[in-house]
Amino acid sequence: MQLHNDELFDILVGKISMAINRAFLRAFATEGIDITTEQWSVLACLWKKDKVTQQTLCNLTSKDKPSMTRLIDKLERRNLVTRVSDHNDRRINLIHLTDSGMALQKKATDLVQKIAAKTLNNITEDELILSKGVLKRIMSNLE
Amino acid sequence: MQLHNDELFDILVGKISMAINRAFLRAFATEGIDITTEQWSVLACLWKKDKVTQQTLCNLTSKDKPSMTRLIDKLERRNLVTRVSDHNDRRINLIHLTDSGMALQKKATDLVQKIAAKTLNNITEDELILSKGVLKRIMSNLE
DNA sequence: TTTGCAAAGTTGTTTAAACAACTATTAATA
DNA sequence: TATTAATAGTTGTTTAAACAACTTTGCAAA
Repeated sequence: MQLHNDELFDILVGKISMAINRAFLRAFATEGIDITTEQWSVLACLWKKDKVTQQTLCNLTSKDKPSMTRLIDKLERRNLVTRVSDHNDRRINLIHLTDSGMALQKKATDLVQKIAAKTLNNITEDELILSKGVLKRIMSNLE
Repeated sequence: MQLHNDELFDILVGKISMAINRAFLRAFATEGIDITTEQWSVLACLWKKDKVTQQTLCNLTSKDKPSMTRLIDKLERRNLVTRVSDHNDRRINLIHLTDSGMALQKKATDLVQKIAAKTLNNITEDELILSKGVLKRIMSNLE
């Protein structure tokens, strides 16, 4: 298939994700939630399943290990998570949510749902499913 | 609309654009084309329409002015473009492609088409059109 | 005219991402 | 068992992005 114009391409190259990123940063800031989008993406994993390795978080968020190390450094400094070394395998850090980390969940999740609702407002379920399938195929074609 | 799972979201938050970006960097490198994806995005604009202002390039690529200044610094150092100040309005730099800049067009464009073809390989025209529409609506919802 | 405002670019600073090189620990294999 | 390979995580370095503050030039209204 030949690309007839560059619109889709432009979008994929980063415009959408940058726009979403900006929207999130702004929304978090105005709601007094003092975390970045990347920090949120890690917390969101932990809210679903706590006490996982850094490598697991790398896989879930598609970030590399150095990035994850530094992200968790920041979350630890903000007292939202702690590193707990595993007894059986001392190479491993299990990342635990702190009470403050857990306390953020509802407020942040509600806000994210609100933004998602606004973003997807005029898009039907069918369109969403189809687009999701297309994006997944694009992803796997790139690997 | 409620987000039932996070897949679409994960993708939009940056995975796809990062994967595409990596694919391009790798492909450019292996073909001996020594430019980054961002540099390519500016050159692609100029190949379509040469001698435009930096601000125009900002709008076309959704980058801010400082980023564009530095991008053009790099392209100028690589001798791919030159800044030519406008006679009528001395605030303006018109960005001109050099001969080397023009010479890159065919090789780079062919390569990009090749990657695009691979990426969109198993996606139909209809699916692509629909997805593009969805992404455009998402973009405008975010503004 | 002049005062002020808007537009085009630049510079400085902080923060994130990519990539390579490294340490420590565990698993595999010869 | 001894050696090697693989895994988990960290550190260092280079490069890009975001945001604010600034300079220069042009435009418009008082």
